[in-house]
Amino acid sequence: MEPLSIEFYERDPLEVARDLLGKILMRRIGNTVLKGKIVETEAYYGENDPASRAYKGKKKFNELMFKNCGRTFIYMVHGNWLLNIVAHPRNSVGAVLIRAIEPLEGIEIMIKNRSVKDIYSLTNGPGKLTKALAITNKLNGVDVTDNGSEIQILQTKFEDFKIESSHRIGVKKDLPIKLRFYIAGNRFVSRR
DNA sequence: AGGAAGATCTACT
DNA sequence: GTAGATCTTCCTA
Repeated sequence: MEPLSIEFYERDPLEVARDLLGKILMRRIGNTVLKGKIVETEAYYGENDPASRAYKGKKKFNELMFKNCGRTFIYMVHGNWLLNIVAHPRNSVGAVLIRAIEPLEGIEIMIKNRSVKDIYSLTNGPGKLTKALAITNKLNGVDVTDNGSEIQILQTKFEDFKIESSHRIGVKKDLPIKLRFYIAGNRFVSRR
């Protein structure tokens, strides 16, 4: 399977978030490979989005959101690392948060990383999946379109599923439009 | 120095 | 399913 191209990420974050559903998130640690299907995402914009890390302009910790599309952008919230992919049209700002995946490969290792046995609560939240995949801010700026990277997002065969949307979870000041997307009926989505 | 932040876990009704 | 404690950075004063 090939990684998605840079062009895929050079669009409105809303479209990228929606289109990332069903794609494969791959994490390589040395020779071992962990894989999961992306089942839930959220889009974040720039200066006009009060929930965005880029809301108050370019700072050192958020500069990745202003730069190359298709790179990881990882930051800490409440003691959890959250994984984003930088995505925006040219000369714009934005990113997509990966909120949940469905474990496919290397499940024993994910269980070991998280010390839970229930598979449905293994990766059904943004902080849970980074822990299961051993992702921290050391992996900030990784190019997910490069097939040599430790984190990649892979293209998949066409799959028919229904997409539902809602307002973003946990944000204090949300925008009037719905920016959270998930695969309808998938058990690995973080409900609420 | 203090507080906020896109969350998670535990312990209950 | 909801409530409260706790998690670790980075920002602001």
